[in-house]
Amino acid sequence: MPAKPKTPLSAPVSSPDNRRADLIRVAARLFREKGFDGTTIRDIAHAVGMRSGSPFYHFANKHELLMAVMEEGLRLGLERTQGAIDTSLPAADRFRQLVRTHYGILHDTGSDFIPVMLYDWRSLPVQYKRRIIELKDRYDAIWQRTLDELHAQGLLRADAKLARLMILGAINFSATWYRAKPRSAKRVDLDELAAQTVALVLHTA
Amino acid sequence: MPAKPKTPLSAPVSSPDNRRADLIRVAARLFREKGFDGTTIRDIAHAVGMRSGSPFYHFANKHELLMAVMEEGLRLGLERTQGAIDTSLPAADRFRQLVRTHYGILHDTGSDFIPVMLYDWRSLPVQYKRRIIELKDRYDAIWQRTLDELHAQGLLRADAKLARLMILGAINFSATWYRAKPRSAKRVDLDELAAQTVALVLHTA
DNA sequence: CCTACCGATCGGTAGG
DNA sequence: CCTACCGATCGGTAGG
Repeated sequence: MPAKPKTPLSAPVSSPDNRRADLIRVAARLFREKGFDGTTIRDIAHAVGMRSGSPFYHFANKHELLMAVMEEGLRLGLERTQGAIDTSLPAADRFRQLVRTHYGILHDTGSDFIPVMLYDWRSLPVQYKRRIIELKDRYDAIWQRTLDELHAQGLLRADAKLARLMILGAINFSATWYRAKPRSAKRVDLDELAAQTVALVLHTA
Repeated sequence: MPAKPKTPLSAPVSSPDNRRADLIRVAARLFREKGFDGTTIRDIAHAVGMRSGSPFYHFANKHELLMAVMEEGLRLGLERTQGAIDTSLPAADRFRQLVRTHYGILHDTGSDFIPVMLYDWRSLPVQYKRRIIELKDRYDAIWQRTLDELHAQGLLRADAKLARLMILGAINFSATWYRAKPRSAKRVDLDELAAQTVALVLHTA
């Protein structure tokens, strides 16, 4: 029997919008840890201090919450990526920025949205997929422009479209093995990881 | 009300071992399609012509079936890989064989075991993980030997251990986007995909 | 957003 | 390996 939430006298700590955002953020963390099917609405509700039925005040059903998580991930990812690349720089430099930013999107604190998209994609009903694919296509297009240039410059030796799938695949897969918060001094940080990724695929002299 | 299975008069079509193997194979396909949590024991049972409770005659619980799927995948993968590499060849050629074989392990008909391991890893209880990790380490070691050589020869420009994680990541991630059975003539086959992967990372003159 | 609840599903079991 | 079943869980809802 949890304490009744106090009615705020002024400056509400939690507006409806905040509560919705709370649910998305907490759902992302739990979905990433235990999977969409492995996480119950009760888990999510209790993690934000609600009772079991209350999330349905904000989301029509569990799948819409999943979609909101993925949508938020792509929205944030697009924003971060567009803010990170300097279009005045050569393609090779922009490539470094793309790679480094994508590692951040996967591994920075609170960045659970994109991993959920990657690993619970098949749990999303088809009718919801359209919207997410549309956003994902925009993200891919940013990468593709730079990769096309690199290919034209001879710095990328594979077909540029396949290169995009393979390079993003290599980075995305780090979600399964990379752990931040280094315990041993040996652990690579994201800067080093990005540099190694660039070194692996870029055919500089 | 399904037909009673007929008792074979001779040459049993389904020995207990066959039925067990049937369950593993069908479970792999369903787990890959719908996920571990999204697949019910009833789904699996019915797909092999059993009633809902019968799989528990072969497996103590659902998780042991999941482990059996992963174990079978690694057993087959190790077998195929060891049969595919020609140790008398230069490292670059063995690398091509490794890459091509791994694509086959992911995408050949009936090869659902390893994708299940990759995408339902977090559904496997910790106590079962040890055994699978042991097999996976053996698989990784085969790759690492060749990658270490390539690195020493200057053909691989990243740290060899990270290169292994990134290259296998790039290939593994194809499980999310590659579809066999080409509809359009444009679709790359696994040979082409392997060639492109090698081209992407190998720094040949 | 809470209380109280429902219907369906699911992993697993007893006994044969 | 089947029949018959159970207990628990879970997504979702009505009414406030």
